[in-house]
Amino acid sequence: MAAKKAPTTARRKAVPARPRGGAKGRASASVPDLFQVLRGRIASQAIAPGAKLRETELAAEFGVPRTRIRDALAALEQRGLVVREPNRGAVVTRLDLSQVFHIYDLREALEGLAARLATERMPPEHWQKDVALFKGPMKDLIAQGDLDTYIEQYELLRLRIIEAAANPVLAEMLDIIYEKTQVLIRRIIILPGRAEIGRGQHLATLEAMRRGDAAEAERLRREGLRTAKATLEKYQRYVL
Amino acid sequence: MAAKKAPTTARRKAVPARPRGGAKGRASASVPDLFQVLRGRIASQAIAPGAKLRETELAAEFGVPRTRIRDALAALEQRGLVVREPNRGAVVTRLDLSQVFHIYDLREALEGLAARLATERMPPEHWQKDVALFKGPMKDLIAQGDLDTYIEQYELLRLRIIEAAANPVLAEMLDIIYEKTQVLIRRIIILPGRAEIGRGQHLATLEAMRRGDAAEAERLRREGLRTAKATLEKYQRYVL
DNA sequence: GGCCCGCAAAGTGTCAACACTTGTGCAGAC
DNA sequence: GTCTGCACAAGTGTTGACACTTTGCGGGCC
Repeated sequence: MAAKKAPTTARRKAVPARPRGGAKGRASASVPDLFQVLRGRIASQAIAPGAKLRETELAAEFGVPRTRIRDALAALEQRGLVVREPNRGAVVTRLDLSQVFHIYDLREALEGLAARLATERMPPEHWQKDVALFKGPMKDLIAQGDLDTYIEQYELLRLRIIEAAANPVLAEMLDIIYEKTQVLIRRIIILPGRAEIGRGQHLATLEAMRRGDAAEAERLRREGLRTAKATLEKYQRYVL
Repeated sequence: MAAKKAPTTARRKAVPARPRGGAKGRASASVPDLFQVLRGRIASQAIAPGAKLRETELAAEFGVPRTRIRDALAALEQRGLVVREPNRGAVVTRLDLSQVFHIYDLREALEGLAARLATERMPPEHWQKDVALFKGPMKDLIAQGDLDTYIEQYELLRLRIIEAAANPVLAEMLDIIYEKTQVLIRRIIILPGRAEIGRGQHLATLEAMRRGDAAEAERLRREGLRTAKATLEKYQRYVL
């Protein structure tokens, strides 16, 4: 409606001071910006699975031409976050049961690798404070039922391990399945006793890393993910 | 002109005869088509690493509007096959040494997983003919120096294993690094004695699969890739 | 003779209008 | 009353044109 009457409002005329490179051009959002925003909304469930993403609507909201929304949607499709059917538009993919288990198999392989590489590339002392964290404070968080903070801290550890692994290709692949793990972790961790079991496994893995035992760290990380998957299978009726 | 159907997205509606614009009866290539063609050229080194891809040029060659080339280039960029700089255009990425080793670590994790899943999901007899293939004919091919046929057959086995693993997410990830492995395999296999060593390891893995020993199949596949990586490290001056 | 400035061409980035497809509501017939 | 066909509207797909950036080249100045 109002979209066509929008006066072009000197968006770029004679203001070359801000070439586009940056992330947060306040003039208008770039395609990567849009991608990140939409990705965040999908990951946080702000946009429910199955919801339709209308191009014109989004274009109006962000104040950008529809073409740019289109490019962002194409990127989301490549990442598997939305599905587009010709002339039907884009809808947020809902992860089905089989895909969930497939992702756990992937996590077992990828995060196991990450644990091994991180152990190999860092001096053992590097993990000292993480061992301490999981031994004490994290246990308290679980006991208090503050799972949000626990998950937040765990996510930070996860990022530190990925960074320490220093393998960009691996990081990229873990990033691809990030949104989905994000959702799954929150669903599994509320299962009875699961949080404490997970903490114990993380602690064991970290202690192996602190010993510099890369092979054992990989094995323990994989074992942890396998039991998580088993838990998910057992309780799938309640979780999904 | 190789495969034109994109495996990931089924775009075709197949009914209407494309009444676009009137005159020409030529159906123009879709974005997935263009993606596949360009991907093939990059994988086969028909377009050298570092070469520039000019949009107007490609648009003229394929007889499609430039916008469509743009979308295809965006997809290639997401896959890491080209790098685009603003106003500078797209150039084919050249894989550097560190990335090569990173990819081998990934292959170890991913193809190991594929071997395990394939073993678990298929009856042991399913691999009988592959064992026979690697025991006899493949040995002859190497002895005759017909490495192209050998690689071709190996690629087919690789695809069968991935298909048997029945994990679409895993398949997608292996697909992402496909082009790069493609190039690397051809460089490693010409090293002295390497082809025969590789064959022996593939045979051992296949025999574990025929025994239904999934864990051992995974271990052997991983071991094979680790030695391949070691060979690459040893001879990197000659290969890269 | 070398350096710098400015111009021009090539190529990329952006956009708004146009064409087509699909879903929906309404009217008419059985 | 219900079903069927048609027409309209909403939304997506496509296209050519236009604006901006980079770069190579030539002329003028030091």
